[in-house]
This record gives sequence, C-alpha cells and structure tokens, in this order.
Amino acid sequence: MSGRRERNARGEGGALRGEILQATSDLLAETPDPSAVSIRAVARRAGIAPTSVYLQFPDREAMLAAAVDEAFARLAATIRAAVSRCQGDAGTCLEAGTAAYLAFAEANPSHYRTAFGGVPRQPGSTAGMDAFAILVEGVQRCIADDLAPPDDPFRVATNVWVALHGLATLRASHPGFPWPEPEAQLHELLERLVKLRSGAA
Amino acid sequence: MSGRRERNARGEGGALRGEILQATSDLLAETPDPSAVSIRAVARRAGIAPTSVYLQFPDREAMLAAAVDEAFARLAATIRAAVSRCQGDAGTCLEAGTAAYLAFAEANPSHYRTAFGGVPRQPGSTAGMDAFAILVEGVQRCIADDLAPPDDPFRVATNVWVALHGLATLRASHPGFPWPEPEAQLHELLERLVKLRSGAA
DNA sequence: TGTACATCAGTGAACGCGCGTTCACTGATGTAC
DNA sequence: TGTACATCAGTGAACGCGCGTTCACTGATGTAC
Repeated sequence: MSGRRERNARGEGGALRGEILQATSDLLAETPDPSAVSIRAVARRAGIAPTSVYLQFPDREAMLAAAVDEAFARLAATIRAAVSRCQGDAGTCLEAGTAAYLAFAEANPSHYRTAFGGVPRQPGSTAGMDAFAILVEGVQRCIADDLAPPDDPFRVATNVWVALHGLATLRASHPGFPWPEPEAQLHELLERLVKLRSGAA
Repeated sequence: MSGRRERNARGEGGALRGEILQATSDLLAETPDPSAVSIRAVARRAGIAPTSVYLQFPDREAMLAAAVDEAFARLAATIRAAVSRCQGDAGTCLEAGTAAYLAFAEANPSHYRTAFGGVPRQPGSTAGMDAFAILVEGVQRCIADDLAPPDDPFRVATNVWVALHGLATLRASHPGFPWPEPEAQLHELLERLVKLRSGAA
C-alpha cells in the first residue's frame, strides 16, 4: 500500500482516538450489521494496526460504546441547533426539533439503530436523555404559550418521543409501506398527541 | 453425552425442520445478539450435527428468515386471538388487540426485535402486514360504531402502529426510564391518536 | 555541545476459537423380484 | 420367503477465514547531565 502513515507528534497520541471513532462511525454507517464492526475492520479502515486500538480503548465493547455515545451527542446537538434556529412560535419550534430528530435518524440509520436499537443500555447511561429534555421543554413552551391545553409536559413528551422513535424505526425497516408524507405525518402526530392548535405550522 | 438421538422415521425427515426452528427460536430468545445464533449453535441446541441443518435450509440466512417468519405469524395469531376473545365494544377490542401486541413484544423481545428490528425487510415480504390489517379493521369498527370521529382508518392505524412499535421498542431499550403504567399509557395514546371517546375501556 | 536514557506512538507475529460450508460417508428401512 | 438394491435421515472430518487479544518489539523524540 501507499507509504507509511505519519505518526502523531509526541503528546498527540490521543488524536488516534478520534481517528478510530471516525472509522468506527463510517463503518457503522456503511453496514447494517454492527457485528461487522470489528476491531480489525476499524483498524483497516483507519489505516493502523489492530493492536493500536488498544492504546485508546480497553476492548471492542468500549470502542463501540464510545462511538454510540458520540452518535447520541450528535443527535442532541442537531436537535438543539434546529430549535435555536427556529424563528416561529413554540409549536413551530417543537415541530422543527422533532423534524430534526427524524432527519437525523433517516440520514444515519445505523447510528440511530445502534444507539436506540433494542439492546438495553447499561443502567447508568443517560444517553439520549438530553435530547429528551429538549423535547420536554418544547412541549412545556407550547402549553405555556397557550398553543396546547394544560397537561403534564413530561408525560406528553414521553408520548411524542414514543411516536418519533416508532416513526424513525418503522420507516427505516418497512420502506415498502405506503407511508404518508413525513412532514404531514409528523404534523398529524404532534397535533393529536400534544393537542396543538393547528395554528402552528 | 446421553445416548444417540433417535432418528426420524422414514418420510418424516421434514420433522427436523421444526426442531431446528424451535432451537433457533429458543436461542434467539436467550441472547440479545442475533449474530450468536449460528448454524453450529442451533445444531448444538437441537442435538444434531451442524451439517444436518443443510438438509432443511440452503444456508444460515434462510434458517434465520424462516424463524423470523414464524415469529411474525405468532404475533398476528396472538393479536387475532385477543381480539376474538374480546367481548366489549369496538374501542375495548382495539385496546385488547394493541395490548396483546405490546405483551407479545415484551414477552419475546428478541423475536420482536429480530422481526421489526431496523434492518429493512426484503422487498417482497408482507411480514407484519396481516397484523397491521387487524389494526386497520379495529380502527374502522371504532369509527363505524361512532366511538371515534370519521377519519381515514388506514392512516389512523398507521399512526397507532407507529406508537405501538415505539412503545414496544423504547420500553425494552430504556428500562430505566420512568415509564407510566403500560395500560394507562396505551389508553392515552389510543385516546389521542384515534380520538376515542373515553367511554371505551 | 554531546550523549545516554526515558518516554511515547505505534507495529507484527502469534495464540486459540467459532464460524459457514463442502464432501464423502454410514446405517436403517423400505421395495422389486 | 429370501435377497439385492435404492432411498432416506443423519454424521464426521476437514477447509479456509476473520475474529479478539497478548506479547515482545521498533524507532522517533524529548530530557538530564
């Protein structure tokens, strides 16, 4: 193969960690099968020796967990950015945030699946909870601004989260189903679950 | 090990297929990781030689697909049975059917996940569609009986399916989350998505 | 300024393992004559 | 009734492969004296 990879400068060994996570993420994005994301495959992708991975992570599981944590962080950042960017009323912003959630899941199906995909997260993990917090806040603002009737925001947000997650995963796993337009379906779900006055969006 | 397995009678070779599917299903139920369900592991579990699997299935993928199809069939049968058993009005029966869906997913998390779990189904597969058909019918009856306002039953059922699937998978993957009571949450979701008059249930 | 040494980033060979799949086979049971 | 043969259910050894992980190592760069 091409010439040797240039090694990181002294004290910059930790930079390898980022390269490994990037390679893991790329691999995860390319294959629907997480069992294909092996230490050796990641090392090949990153252009390093398999053993070098052990300089940054104790084992394969830790490597994968770090990649998933990063995916969660990206998801939360994506939503937060969409909400911040939003200029409209609380209902419009809630819709923008949830749409960003769905867009992330559609653009990164493997990341989304690996993060939320069924296998119970380790007990202490708060992964995904910061994204959820944004959702609760969005619902709360709708109620405060009288765009939705009084209700328990945490509870309503839970229902919305359930619907979002269902939407994200079912659309991905059943592409042949006659789905309605994404925006229309999202709007309908929010309208019914939050009881948004249709003035929004 | 104990004495030899008794071989099937002449002409009954196909009985092995059932034993293999049973072993596959058991294994799937025990491990959260489908990649652990190998031909060799299934053969060990069934008490046969790995090569014997090839008498019934062309390869591992076909074996797994057959097990998933069976899981889908069991899901549909479970729901159908719950609806048939139901004595109440259309709303109550819709709630009974959807509750059965959730109960199946909770009792067979690995089967549910393998069946619906993110990886797109092969295009021609109608798996899961018979369960969905029951749902559409249930919604239709609610509208016909004036328990819900006029609406597109297919569309409403799609939203309910989304919520059911989200509920089933998120509850499984986030056991630490402060979920509301399952029946109460399901009731609330149906009430809002189908706009059921609360007379039901 | 030179030199010995410690530190650090990263490597390469080797281990034992479970896997999917292939191939030639065994041995019981039914059937044709 | 006996016997040769076909059929069928299922086996066992072997293949080549990719895996996670371990271990002893290389060689560049900075530091102490």
